[in-house]
Amino acid sequence: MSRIRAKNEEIIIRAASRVFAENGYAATKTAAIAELAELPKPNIYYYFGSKEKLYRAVLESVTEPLLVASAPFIEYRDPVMALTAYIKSKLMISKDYPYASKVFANEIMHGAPHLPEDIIARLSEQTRTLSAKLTDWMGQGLMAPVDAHHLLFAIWASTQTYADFNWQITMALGKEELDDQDFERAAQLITRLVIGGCEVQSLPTT
Amino acid sequence: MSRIRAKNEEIIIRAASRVFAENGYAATKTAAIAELAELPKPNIYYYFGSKEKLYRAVLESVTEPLLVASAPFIEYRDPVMALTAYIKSKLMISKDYPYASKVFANEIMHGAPHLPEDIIARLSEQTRTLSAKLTDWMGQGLMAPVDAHHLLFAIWASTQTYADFNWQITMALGKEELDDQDFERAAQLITRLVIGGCEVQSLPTT
DNA sequence: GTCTATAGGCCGATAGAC
DNA sequence: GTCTATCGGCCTATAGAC
Repeated sequence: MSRIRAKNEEIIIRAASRVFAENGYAATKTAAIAELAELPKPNIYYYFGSKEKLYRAVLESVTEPLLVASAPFIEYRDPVMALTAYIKSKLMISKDYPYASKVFANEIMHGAPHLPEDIIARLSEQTRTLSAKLTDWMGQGLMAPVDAHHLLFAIWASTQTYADFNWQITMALGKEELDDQDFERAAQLITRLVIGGCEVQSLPTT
Repeated sequence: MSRIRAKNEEIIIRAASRVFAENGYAATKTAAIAELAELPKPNIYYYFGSKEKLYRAVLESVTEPLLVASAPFIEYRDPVMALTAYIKSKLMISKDYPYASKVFANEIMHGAPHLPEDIIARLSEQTRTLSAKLTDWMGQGLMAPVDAHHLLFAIWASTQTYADFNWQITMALGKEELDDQDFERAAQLITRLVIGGCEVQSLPTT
């Protein structure tokens, strides 16, 4: 693959992520993507073949950051540190990749009709890993015995809402856009709910 | 307005809610709504004038249940009871009005381009009422001094996720659809996070 | 590889018969 | 008030010049 091709593909993907996020799949016109990418419309088709294929490419490019967010959960052994870092990491995804988050949210909300099987498999795998680790901590008495799945749903929802329902949040807070402090406050609150609500304990220093 | 008109309008709104929820505004074809409503397509136009106007009508019809969900918050004086009932009420909305919830979520996610001003005003008003009440409780030492807005965002997100991201939830739980017990478990967990995490107290029995 | 100019299909909307 | 039959515009996709 030529350098120019790689570069143009990236420019198109970037522009497409944003337009798909803002309008949804059906409502986005390839012309709008071309305009934002500052490229002629046929180039989109030259590189990606169809609107549908471009959308799938966006979906895949957008998966990576979302999957990587759970790294802290695996890295830290201490429950308090792991959960605190995980919540922070999920919130940073909402802050730094708002388009990725919205494209994904849209896709999920409509029943994931375009989501490739391998991505679904990776997400399922991740869900299993996370809930197994939570259940493990509960078994060790490091946190109250709550329903691991529902706890995950609550964490996912309350962190992703800062990207997906950004409009509602900024409206309620009466500001144009969220700043670092808002995300800091969100992190503190969500962490408090999880750690406090589930009585999560730190690993005893042996 | 004739009885037949009222009846047909309701049938159309009902069908439209579902189709808009499942596909989003742009992706829904008026023909699909007509088919689900078992009426000829021109009737849609006869009654509502345009796809856009029908969508607005759906949006308004869909608002009512969502706004009513906060009734418990006003009715109960006791913080523990009020929050417990509110969370339950929000979850029941997700269970009983999944289409309403999704249509709304879609609208908000794309920056509320069609949401009428008066609905926005009512939502803002409600946000103010709820956060004022929380702040009041904090002032009385009935709960820990947390950020009221962010607490509301967490409650909204983690209850609405059961309607909006239903696909993800059923996938993670490995079932076809959610039953009463799932919602019961969700209610218990979210209530625990809020009550426990924010150290919410019952009113002392004087 | 790039882009102008155009084809072609789908879908919102309506004319007009009943 | 109801519905069949059709129009017309918009937007995806491509032919073909450079």
